Amino acid sequence: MSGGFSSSDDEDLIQAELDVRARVGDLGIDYESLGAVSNIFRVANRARAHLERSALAPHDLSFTAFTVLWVLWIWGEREARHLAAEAGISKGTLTGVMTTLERGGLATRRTHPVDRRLVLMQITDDGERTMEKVFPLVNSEETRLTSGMSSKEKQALASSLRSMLRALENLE
Amino acid sequence: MSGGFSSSDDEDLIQAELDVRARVGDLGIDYESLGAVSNIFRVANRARAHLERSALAPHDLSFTAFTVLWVLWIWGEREARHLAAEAGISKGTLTGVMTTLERGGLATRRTHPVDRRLVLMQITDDGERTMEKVFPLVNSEETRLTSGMSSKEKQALASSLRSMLRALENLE
DNA sequence: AGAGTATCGTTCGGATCCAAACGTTTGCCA
DNA sequence: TGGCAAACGTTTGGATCCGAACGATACTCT
Repeated sequence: MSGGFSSSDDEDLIQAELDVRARVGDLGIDYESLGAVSNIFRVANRARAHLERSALAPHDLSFTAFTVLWVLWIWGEREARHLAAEAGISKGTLTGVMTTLERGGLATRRTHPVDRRLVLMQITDDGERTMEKVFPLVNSEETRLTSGMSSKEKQALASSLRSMLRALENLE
Repeated sequence: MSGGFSSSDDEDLIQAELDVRARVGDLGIDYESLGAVSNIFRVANRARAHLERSALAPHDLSFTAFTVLWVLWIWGEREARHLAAEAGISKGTLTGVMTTLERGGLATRRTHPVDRRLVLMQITDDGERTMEKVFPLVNSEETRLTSGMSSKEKQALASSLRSMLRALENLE
């Protein structure tokens, strides 16, 4: 298969851009932004798959379940709506993920003692032990993913990502 | 809710890192890589949701359907396995997405004339017209997402992302 | 106190995700 | 030629996604 945007190879990427220009050259396209944003999706998609395969699946955790557990582990008990927002998922999805985590004994939920609308989510002892095992594995994979970058480059990357998060916040 | 990694605010992010250190300080964590990778997931997740809401949903397209159509639009007819790989999804998922696209009249599939195992996927005229309308909308949102960055910063971002794609390829 | 509004988490319907199993087709080798 | 292995896309079962609807709770105002 001829190259495409999915390649990390510079020549392939240049060819991919030529392909795109050939197709949509007259539509006034911002190729720089296209490349940047689409590659963020690509990296995220692949990195996620890799983390799931290498660190999470052996512990029966999906990426999302891991993210939810992470928030509970670091910041403790949380209302469902806040947990969902922090994990970047809808409340409906959190319901499903929490059901899975509860079934695996890694997290529990209880009704708020004063406001009966609210549900409080909490990590279990088993959940904590799992995070103590899994998180270092995840982090070492994160280190491998950034191994080709200098510290200065990582900082520049972090700055660009923050810029984009700010742009996303200003759109809402 | 107290800050968290989901914030673009520098002070919040520093506080989040302190929270993490307080929790896992003795596990030898690479905080730089943690921040970089987790923020890529965050940006990707939010940007995806934003694109779906602002440009794709009005045309009844999910992000994945858009990605599949994009590949067919730029590079033309493709075997299913290659299309799935380029779109970053499994063959099983592609089957479902193609069913949706076929139902909407935006793409079709046919059996390969020589190798009957293969299925060839193709965009329709309607699909092309939809892409001509939708893609400039998507691209202008991409421009907005990168509006806080200089051209030099975008290039540095692209370089970092390629480095990570290379790292991901070397893991497989 | 009661009605109306707002908020919560869950449910629902439909779509996207995966890996594994499956039925069909192709290629290889004795 | 026939048997076996490999490859393909679809199906399957289970999970994650969404937004909207829903039932329960809390708040506000008359």
